Amino acid sequence: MQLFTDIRGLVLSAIADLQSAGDLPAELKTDAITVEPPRDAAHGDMATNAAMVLAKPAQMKPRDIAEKLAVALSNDARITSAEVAGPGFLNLRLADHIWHDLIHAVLSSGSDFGRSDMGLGQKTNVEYVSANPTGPLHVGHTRGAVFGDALASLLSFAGFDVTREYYINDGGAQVDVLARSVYLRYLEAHGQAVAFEDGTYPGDYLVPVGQALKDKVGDAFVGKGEQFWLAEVREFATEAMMDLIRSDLAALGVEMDVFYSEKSLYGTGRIEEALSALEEKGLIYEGILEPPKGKLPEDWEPREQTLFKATEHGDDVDRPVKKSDGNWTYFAPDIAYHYDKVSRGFDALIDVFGADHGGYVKRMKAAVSALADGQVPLDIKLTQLVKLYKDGEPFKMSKRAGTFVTLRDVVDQVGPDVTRFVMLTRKNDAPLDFDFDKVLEQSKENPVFYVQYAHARVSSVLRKADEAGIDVSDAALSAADLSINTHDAELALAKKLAEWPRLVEIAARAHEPHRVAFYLYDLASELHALWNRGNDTPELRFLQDGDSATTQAKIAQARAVGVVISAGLGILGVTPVNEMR
RNA sequence: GCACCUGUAGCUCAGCUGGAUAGAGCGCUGCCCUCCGAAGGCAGAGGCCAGAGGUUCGAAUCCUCUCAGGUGCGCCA
Repeated sequence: MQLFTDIRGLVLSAIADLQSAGDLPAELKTDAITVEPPRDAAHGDMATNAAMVLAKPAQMKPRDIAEKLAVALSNDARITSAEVAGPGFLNLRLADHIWHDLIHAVLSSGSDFGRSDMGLGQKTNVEYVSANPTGPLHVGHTRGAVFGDALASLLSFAGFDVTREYYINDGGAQVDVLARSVYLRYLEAHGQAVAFEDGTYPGDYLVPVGQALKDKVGDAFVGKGEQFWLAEVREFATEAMMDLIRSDLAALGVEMDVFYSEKSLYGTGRIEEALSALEEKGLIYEGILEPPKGKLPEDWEPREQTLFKATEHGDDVDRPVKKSDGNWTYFAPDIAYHYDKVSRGFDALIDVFGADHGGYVKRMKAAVSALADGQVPLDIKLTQLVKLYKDGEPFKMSKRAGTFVTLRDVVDQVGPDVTRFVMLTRKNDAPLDFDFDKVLEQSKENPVFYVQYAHARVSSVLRKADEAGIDVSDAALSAADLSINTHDAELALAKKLAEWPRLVEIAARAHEPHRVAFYLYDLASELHALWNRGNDTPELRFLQDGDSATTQAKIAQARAVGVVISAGLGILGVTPVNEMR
C-alpha cells in the first residue's frame, strides 16, 4: 500500500476525465506530476503540482486547471477537501477513515509494510569494506561496512535482488609485506629477537599468527630464504587475516554473500581477457603521461606505459594499467574484477569506498562504462572520515604508536546496535563525529536512544494492556474499530506512518540509507508527542481503564508505530529494544 | 595547478533530486508530572541557505564563476 501513489492515480484519472470532457488537451505528459506531503501540515494532507506542470503544454493558467481538478477530485469519497493555493498547488485533505485504514494496513502487513517492488528484482551488486587483508578492520572500515550493509538491506526491501560482496586485495605487494611481517613473528615464536623495520607491520595482532605458523610447520622455515617460504606464508597469513576480518564483520552483524579474491584474477587469463575487451574497443595504447601539474614528484621521469583511454568515458586523464616494469598496476585487476561483475549479469553495480579513494571514482566509472557499453550503471558511494571523541575531546589515532582504533574497540565499547545507528545518522558524504560517551547517553540528544525509547514505550504499553487482560494480539488490534481516533495528534501519527513506503523508495533510489534513520527519528517524535498529550488529555492515553475496545483502538496506533520502527531498524541492522535499562 | 566532496540558526546537522512562510537537536527564554516510563512534551527568540551571475511560472536544490575547508593526483594498494 502506497497511499501517495494511490492518490496520484486519482489525480491522473481526474485529468483523464477532464481531457475526455474536452476541458484539457488530449495529449499531455504527466510524468512530472507528483503527490507529496506538504511541508506545512496546515496545507492539508497531500499536495499536487499537477496544475503547474500542465499549465504550459495546455496553454492555460495553472489556477484555472487547479480549479477544474479540485471539482473533479471532490467527487471522490476519499477527498474531503481540495483547495487551490499559491501559484497553483492543489491541497488535498483526506477522510479520517483513510488514516484508520492505513493503521490497519500496517498491522496486517507487519514488518512487510513499506516493502516495495520498485527494484523489479534487478540484480544489484553492492561491494563494500574490501579492506586489505593485512590487519583488523578500523573505524573507517566500520563506517563503510555499516553503510554498505544498510544500503544493501534497503535495496533489498525496495525490491532489488542484492548481492553483498567483498573484494579481497590479496594480489598485490602488501600481502608480501604481510607475509614477511608474519615471518618475523614466526621467528619470534622460535625465540629469536627480531626488528620490525619500515615497511613491515608491527601490530600485535600478528603474534598469534606467527605462533600458529610455528605450530603448523615447526622450524621448517627458520633460517631459510624467502624463496622457500614466501608463497606459503602469504597464503597462510591472508587466510588468518580474512578470518580476523570475517569475525570483525560478524561482531558488527555484517554477513557477505561473496568474498572475491583479487589473486584469482592473476595467472588465469582474467586480467588479459578484460583488457583485450577494452583493446577491441580501441581503448588501450602505449603512451607517456603528462606529469601532474603543481606538486611534481621528485623522481618524476617520463615513461612509456600501457594506458587505458579513460578520457573517452569521462575521466580527466588516461590511466596506466601497466607499470613501466611491465607489471600490472592495481587498476588492471580492478578492471578485470568489475568486468567479472558485469559478466555475472548484474544490472547495476554499487561500490562503497572510503573518501581517500575519491580520486579513483572517475577511472572506475570509465572502465565500467567502457566494458558494459554504458549498459550497467556503476554508482560509487564515498564514506567520509570518522572523527573520534572521548569526553568531548578529539581522540588521537596514530598507526605508528599502534593506537589506531579498531572496529572491535568500537563495538566492544558501545555495541553493534549503537555503532550502526550512529554511523547512519549522517549522510555518507559528510564527515562524522563519533563520541564514545555521547552515543551512550540516554537523552533525546542521542537519536539512537530516542528511537529505541519510542519502541520501548510501545512495548511497555502493550505489556501493561496485556497484564490488564486486554487482548493485544495483532489479530485483535487489526480488528479494532479505530473510528474514535480522530484527534489531530493521532491522525498525525498515521500520516507519518503513511510516508514510510514512500520514504523507502526515495532512499533506495538515492542510495541513501541515512534517510531511514532520520525518518525513524521523526516517527519516534510523533509518538512521544502523542504520548505526552495524554498528560493533559486523558482520552488520548493508550490505556483506557475498563474500556478494552477503546484501549485496543488506541493501542493499535502505538503498535503500528512499533512495527514500522522495528522494520526500519531492521534495515539499518539495529535490534529494537523492548525496555530501556 | 587539476579533480572530487563539503559550506544551511551561536553549535551539530536534515531538507523528500525544482515547489508554498527553509526544518530538527543542543544552547537561550517561558511553561507541562495526583496522570500509560518527564530518560519525555508544548511554546518563543534565533536565517541574505558562503558570495555573485544565469536557467523558469518557481532555486538551498540545476549551470557558470569566485571564496573557504577537506580528500586525492604515473612506477602504493
